[in-house]
Amino acid sequence: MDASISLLHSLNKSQQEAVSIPQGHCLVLAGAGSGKTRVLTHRVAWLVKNQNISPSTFLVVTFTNKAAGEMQKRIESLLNQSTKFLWIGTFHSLAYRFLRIHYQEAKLPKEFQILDSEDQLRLIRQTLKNHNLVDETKWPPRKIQWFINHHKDKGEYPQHIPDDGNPDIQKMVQIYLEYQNYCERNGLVDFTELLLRSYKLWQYYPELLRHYQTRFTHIFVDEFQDTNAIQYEWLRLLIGRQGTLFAVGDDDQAIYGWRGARVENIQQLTLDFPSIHTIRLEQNYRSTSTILAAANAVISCNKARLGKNLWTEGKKGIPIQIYSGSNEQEEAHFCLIQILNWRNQGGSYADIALLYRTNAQSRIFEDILFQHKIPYRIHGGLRFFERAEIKNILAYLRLFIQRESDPVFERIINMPPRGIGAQTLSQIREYAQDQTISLWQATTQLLAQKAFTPRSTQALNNFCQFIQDIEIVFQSSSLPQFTEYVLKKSGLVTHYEKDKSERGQARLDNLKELIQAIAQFQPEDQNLERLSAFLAYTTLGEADPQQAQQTNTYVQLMTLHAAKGLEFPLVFIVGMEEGLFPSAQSFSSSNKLEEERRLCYVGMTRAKSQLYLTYVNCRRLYGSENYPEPSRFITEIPNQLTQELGMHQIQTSQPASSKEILLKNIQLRKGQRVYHPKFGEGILLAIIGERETAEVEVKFYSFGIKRLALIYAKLRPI
DNA sequence: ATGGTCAAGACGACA
DNA sequence: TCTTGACCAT
Repeated sequence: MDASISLLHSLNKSQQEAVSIPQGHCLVLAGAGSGKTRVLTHRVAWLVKNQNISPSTFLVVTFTNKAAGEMQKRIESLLNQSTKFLWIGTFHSLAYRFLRIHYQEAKLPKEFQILDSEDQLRLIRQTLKNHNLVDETKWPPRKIQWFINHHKDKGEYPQHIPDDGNPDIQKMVQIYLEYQNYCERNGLVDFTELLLRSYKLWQYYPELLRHYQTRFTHIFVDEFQDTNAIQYEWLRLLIGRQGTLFAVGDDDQAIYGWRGARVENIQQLTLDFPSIHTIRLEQNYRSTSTILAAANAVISCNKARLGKNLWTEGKKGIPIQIYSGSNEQEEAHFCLIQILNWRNQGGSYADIALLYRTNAQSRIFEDILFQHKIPYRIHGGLRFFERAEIKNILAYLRLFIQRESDPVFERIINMPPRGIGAQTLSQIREYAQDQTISLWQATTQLLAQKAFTPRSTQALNNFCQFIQDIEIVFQSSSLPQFTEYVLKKSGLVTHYEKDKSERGQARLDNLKELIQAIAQFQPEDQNLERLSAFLAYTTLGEADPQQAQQTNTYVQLMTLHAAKGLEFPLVFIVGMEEGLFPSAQSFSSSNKLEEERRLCYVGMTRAKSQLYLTYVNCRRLYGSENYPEPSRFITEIPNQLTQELGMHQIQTSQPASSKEILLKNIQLRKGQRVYHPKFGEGILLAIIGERETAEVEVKFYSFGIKRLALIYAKLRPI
């Protein structure tokens, strides 16, 4: 009993209520920073310690791998015991786990392979080609990919899509069908299919479902607002009559609508489980009252909300700092200065997060932090296991355990180049198609028929021999040793060594790191089991070696999406510009725009004590210059909560160029005080270009006006 | 069959 | 600006 008291005593009233609620369904509507994860982990611990419930009846679902890891750690320390037996993970990794156990019922080969979105796109391109739909403007593969995933998210296979007579849709359905058939034939499962399959598994095998319903009687779901239709149904099936659900979520933090997530699932819960208890957590423990007020002001511009009133007893803190630079160099430089300041005042680099809307924005910050030797860590972007060199070596390993995998075969048959060209390859493809066999089988059969030119025969023989021969090495060595062997003997190392550039070196380093990652990967009983589990983990994005590294002393760079669930004393949100954030694609509908706003809310509420919002007047995009307006989200923050960084800030930052112009015989310089008949007094920030009319396009900062204006001429110096 | 050059297209976030 | 795929010369 002591234990349970200590579990509760650090919690506030509503938190205690949620943690110690009698058994039954429970929905915790928790605002940002209100201790959502705390409540969930304490609930788990409370059930074990106070109710003597075995953790083996728990299933904990999180939304990202990062969150799963974090959660596991926290539960472990609360329970003071290892939680290896606890089923915890993302929807995708749990689905994978079920499919792996019941691969036969799911009608999958034992060694089915997970397609990441790049693989998927590649496959769709291929399918389009087979249909002679080569015109990528009419048939953008991305659009097809979205079409397929969108339907799968709703649980729809091609045959479920109603035919409304639209020929374009018909065509897409056809492509979808062919893509799906190809996946079926080759044991390929894309991300959405993981969920759909495991859902169908339970639908078709009620006894299997009953088994798991009896086993998992306590289901916990984090970030419930981000569940999609399939995930919701999946949960509903699993919970059944006996199970209890403990869900936490916040409709204001729903940011995965583009992936099919449905906030409505939160309300749906109260309909499907009428006995559910709803508990609200509205006290924020994270941010200063200023930050919280600003975030509340922004989010209150959204119409579609359940509504909640987040409050804090926290200190007022300092105003939100708003900075504008003339270009992204200045923006990055500004952040650098603030980071150094923080450090000089005794802060740690690990306190700092730099958040952006798109991964492409990270580069310049990476550059400048690197130049100034500031330790930083980038999350996301091109993830480790998505790099070409890593995928290549993994493809060898995959082909080794699953000869039948055609995409993998195609990937490495001539990588590194070994004299097998398009001719030979299409010969193999054709034969495989005719005989409805895999490329690997086709190759061996054609080799037996001596169907190739001498040169190809030689190369193919070597290749096939190699894949077969490594079996012996596999038997007699550890997994890392084996990988290293394959790496060398496949010629990949030699191939990358030829690239003397920095990039070649980086690739070799990555490959070394992969060996490390394999070595550190949780050993399981059988070597083959372990290898195949490892390959799955690489695709599911868990166990990223570069992210696993200590993050203690690093400035964290990540997208706003990746920042969900994290908190930092000092947060920068950069690129606060119309078209970038909110993104241009979101202008088309208020739903999308509201999702952007929620994303902004998520970003702002990551900050504990200081928040910087920055934007620029000129941004390079696709290599050409754009002149965006400041983000509407900035203007949605009440003036009294913000502080616009003064002129001296702008002037002390590095000027991009010291261009001067001559306008009707008047000399204008950057940084000069100028007068505009409409906007009044200001400072000239950037000279953008001259127009034929002798008018000059400039940016200037005018006092008293909150935002910068793009002015055409009519400026005069003061 | 290979490796190099060139033009077109990408940049929306994640599993 | 950077990456990718098509095409061309070797």
